[in-house]
Amino acid sequence: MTIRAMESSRAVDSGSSRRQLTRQKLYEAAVTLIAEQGFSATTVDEIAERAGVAKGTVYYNFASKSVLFEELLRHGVRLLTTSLREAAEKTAQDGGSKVDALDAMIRAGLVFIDRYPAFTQLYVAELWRTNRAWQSTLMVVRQEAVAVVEGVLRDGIANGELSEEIDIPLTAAALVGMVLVAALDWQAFQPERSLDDVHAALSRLLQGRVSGNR
Amino acid sequence: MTIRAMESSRAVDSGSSRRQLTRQKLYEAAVTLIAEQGFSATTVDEIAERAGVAKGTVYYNFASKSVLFEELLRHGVRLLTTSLREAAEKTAQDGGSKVDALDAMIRAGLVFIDRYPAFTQLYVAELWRTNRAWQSTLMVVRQEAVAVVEGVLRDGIANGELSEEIDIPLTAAALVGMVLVAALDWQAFQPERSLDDVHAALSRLLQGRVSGNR
DNA sequence: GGAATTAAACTGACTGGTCAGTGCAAAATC
DNA sequence: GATTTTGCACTGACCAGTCAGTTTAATTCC
Repeated sequence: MTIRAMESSRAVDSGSSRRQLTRQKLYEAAVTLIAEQGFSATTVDEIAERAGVAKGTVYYNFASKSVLFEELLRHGVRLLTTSLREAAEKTAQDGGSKVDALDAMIRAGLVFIDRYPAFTQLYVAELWRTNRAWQSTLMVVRQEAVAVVEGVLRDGIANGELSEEIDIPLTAAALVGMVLVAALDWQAFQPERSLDDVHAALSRLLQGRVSGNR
Repeated sequence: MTIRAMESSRAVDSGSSRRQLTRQKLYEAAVTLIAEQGFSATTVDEIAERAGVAKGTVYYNFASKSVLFEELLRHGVRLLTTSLREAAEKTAQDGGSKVDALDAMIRAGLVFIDRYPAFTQLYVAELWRTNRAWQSTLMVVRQEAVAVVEGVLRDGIANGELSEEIDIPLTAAALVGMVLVAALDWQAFQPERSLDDVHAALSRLLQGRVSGNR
């Protein structure tokens, strides 16, 4: 087992040392507060209080408020890309088509957003800002996620399943956006709908079964 | 004519009284700064400086920083919904189908975002936040925009052009999201692409011409 | 088993700086 | 001469980050 692998496995299982526990509590407190109010409007005192921890502890665990935020971002996006990749690989193993893979990724995206709505909110709110300290972190991390979708599109074109005319990066971005915005709207404005409902609506859009009679 | 009516009519035509000119400069300064940095991270001093105006003038024209921002929001969304509605009505007059209307609205959305990228950035960043002062303003204004899309979908189903199975609110939200995110990605990550390119990619997605051979 | 020792983790009062908003007299503009 | 803008000093609240001291838990030693 490589050192790298050890590190990432430790980072993935939310370790249970005292320190890891505190960090976890801080992540959870920060993610909801920042999703609600934005980064600048959220104070370190608030985060500490919500986490049930003294302010000094925040600074014992993170170099600064923005470092806390950056690590939070990385942590969250790692979860998302992992889950997208798994969804794509699973349908491949089951001998599904590429459209099936896209559909499975849509569902995986919805499940993620359903489980971590605050993180998604915060991510969308920060992604297109310019001139912010964590800008580069966000770009890298966005590219990772979109690349998974682009890969599936590329494979689909290669095997003739998808039209050669589609613009890979633009279509990938549009698909991601479709899922993101539909899911946030679902959460915010019609939370009574089931995940299956939302998935069905997006599937239909993906597969061009919007326009008429069939 | 009531005082209220006078105020709002004056706010609509970007009038050219001395006062209106100052307000316009303040809007422009505020929209870019807030898009870049967020509301809380942007100071009133910065806005005044960028607008080339004294700080006192900001407070002579707006009751507070957040009032300035709210009026900015209303101003911007008014422009967007007007332009969406016009696009939909135009294709209707030209005897176009409902899918044509949707397509025209996609283009209108893209044109708007192309012209006012900072406003769009800022709008997306604030829309799904909870617990903010201008939350209700945003909700109302979002509903206006989505309603235009929903109306076209509803008409399309009524005349048999669109499938009865589609979920109107969810599909409308997904379409708006598709355009929004694709456009922001276009601006941020591949600004060299032309508006026509982006429009073509989204049209294809809308009309289900993604999956191969036909 | 229990006392002593140690390092890691945590605490919270404090500091220095920042910023929204005020006040006002003088100047510019219409 | 009325409205609008300027310039700038000032206030009071708020907040990121610091640090000297305390607690916790694990280890060593008797």
